[in-house]
Amino acid sequence: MPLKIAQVVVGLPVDGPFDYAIGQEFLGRITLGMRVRVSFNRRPRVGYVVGLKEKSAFKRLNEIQAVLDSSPSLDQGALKLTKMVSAYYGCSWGEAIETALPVSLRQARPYEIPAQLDQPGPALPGQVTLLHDISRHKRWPYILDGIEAVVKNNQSVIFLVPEVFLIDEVVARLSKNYDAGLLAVLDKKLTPKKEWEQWCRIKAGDCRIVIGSRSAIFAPAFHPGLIIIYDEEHGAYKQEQFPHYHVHEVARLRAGKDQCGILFVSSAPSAEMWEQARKKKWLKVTCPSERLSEMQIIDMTNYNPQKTSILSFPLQACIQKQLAARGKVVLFMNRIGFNTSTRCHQCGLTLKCQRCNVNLIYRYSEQMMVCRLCQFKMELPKFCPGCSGSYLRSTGTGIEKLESEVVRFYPQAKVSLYDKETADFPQEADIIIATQAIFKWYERILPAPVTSDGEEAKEKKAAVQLIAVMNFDAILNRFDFRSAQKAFSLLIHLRLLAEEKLLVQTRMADSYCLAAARHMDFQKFYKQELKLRKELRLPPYAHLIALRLRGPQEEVVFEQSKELFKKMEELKPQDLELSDPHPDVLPKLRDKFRYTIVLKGKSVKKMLDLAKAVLKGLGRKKSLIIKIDVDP
DNA sequence: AGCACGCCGACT
DNA sequence: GTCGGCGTGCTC
Repeated sequence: MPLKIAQVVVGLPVDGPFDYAIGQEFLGRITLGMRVRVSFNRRPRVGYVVGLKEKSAFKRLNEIQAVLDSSPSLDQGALKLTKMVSAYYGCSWGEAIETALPVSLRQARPYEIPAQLDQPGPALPGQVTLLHDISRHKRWPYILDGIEAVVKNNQSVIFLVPEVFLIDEVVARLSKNYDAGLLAVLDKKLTPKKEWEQWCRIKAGDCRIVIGSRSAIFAPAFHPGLIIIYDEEHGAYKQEQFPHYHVHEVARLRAGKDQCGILFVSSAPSAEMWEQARKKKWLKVTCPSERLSEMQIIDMTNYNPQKTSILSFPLQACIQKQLAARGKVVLFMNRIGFNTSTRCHQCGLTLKCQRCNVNLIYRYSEQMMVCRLCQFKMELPKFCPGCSGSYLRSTGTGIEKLESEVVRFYPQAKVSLYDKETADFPQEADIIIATQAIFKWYERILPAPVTSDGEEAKEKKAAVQLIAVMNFDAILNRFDFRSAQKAFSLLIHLRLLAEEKLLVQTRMADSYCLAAARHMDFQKFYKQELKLRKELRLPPYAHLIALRLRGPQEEVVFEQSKELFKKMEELKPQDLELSDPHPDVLPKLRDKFRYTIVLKGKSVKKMLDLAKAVLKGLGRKKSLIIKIDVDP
């Protein structure tokens, strides 16, 4: 006798599951993991069947309106994984399911879901490995061996990369060894239709290697044997939108469930990764770099009288030398625009974005004032909007001003800008002024390995001899407890990219971050970094949960934060730490004021339970949104 | 999230 | 009088 009640969850921030009656026409046709159309709160919605039972405690049940899947969109494993994700990150099961599915399946339209193959054969023993490859070349044989073992055992690999442009690199490598029919590519940049096609191929069990960005961690891969997380320290592995999941955690949950191995690959691992690998005795493979460029630290405090230029004398000397030798130079700077601040010298007013309250940047290329956070643009006003005086002065250096200065210094050189809007790598340039966006070309301009087989060396078109970091201090001083780690990682990457020399201009020349990078002393860096993390009880020695409040009126947001804080304090156990409510790193963004409360403790579950209990009791306030961010 | 229900202020 | 603002509670 088929069961008559379906337990259904929906992609809304509501706990479930909810019971629905299965009408005569669907009896026996509905199985776990299928999508159905239901009426939820008088509105049509996609529901996901997470359970079946005989009787419900509710008297009046709505009926399932339609069955949308020919066979389940979610298998047992996917249901279990999404359940675990929802429990860890404090979202509903339905929300977790919707992050795991391709966008087309979130619509209440029927789809022909390919039936899944059975998963025969014994699994390879899964193990966790940290591949610390400083060379960036030696990782590949190791990765390919790992993949081959898994594919040979008729299991599949999920290969994750932090940014979409790396997908092509990986596909190019793997295409040499594997038929295109065995590869699938999943990234959130695909059109819904393309995404759906790839997802179907994977779901049908045709592919053995799935290559993709963050969300591909949820891919319905056939009998997964290995999850590769390439450049594991990259921030893009954390989702910025709710639910704020991190690929590391989801991979661990998934691997724990499937007996699947994980291979973390990095040239400069995150501090959390380093410590965990040691503590949990993961296999750690280190590949030293066989070539190493010089690294020079320029202490800018020594050039105090030299206020005339952002280019220090030693940097000028290095550039001259490269120009003479026809070498290529990259000046690395993370600030767009020409000027970064415009101020009235009569009344002191600084031009700010009305919506985000940050300084407007003057962009020479557009002849406009722009906001770096939202889409706001305006003409440079002729008179001060505060006092109508004509004493507006722009200061601060962005890449465009740096460019004009470099052009003035080296009229004979070909100078090009490279930022995220630039289409092609400026092959012909002598000096390239670049933002982070240059990493898009990382693999292609990386110096060839010393022991190259000749063939690979020919592919490298443009190597860079000299790289200079112009604004290192701004990178190191960012308000983020991982800033040192991120700065260290950046230095390592740039150093590997520079064929001859990496030069860093700084007023913080005694930073352990710089010293460790200069000596390529990873042990020293992580020892110091982890010591600080331990003293401050930060990850990996504790977990954080951020409660983020945002709304259009600052007073309301602040008052509500204080209210939330008060209730939290009353209920919180001794072993949890609670921060005062404070304005976010971006206190105002797109007309919304933002406040944060941070919980610190050993157990995520304990903190999450507390946060959820308090939020439930708090009730909702008009136009105020509160979101939970686990492991921010 | 969305939406209905219900309670108070200022308007044809 | 009542239109509509928004706090509150609910969704099987």
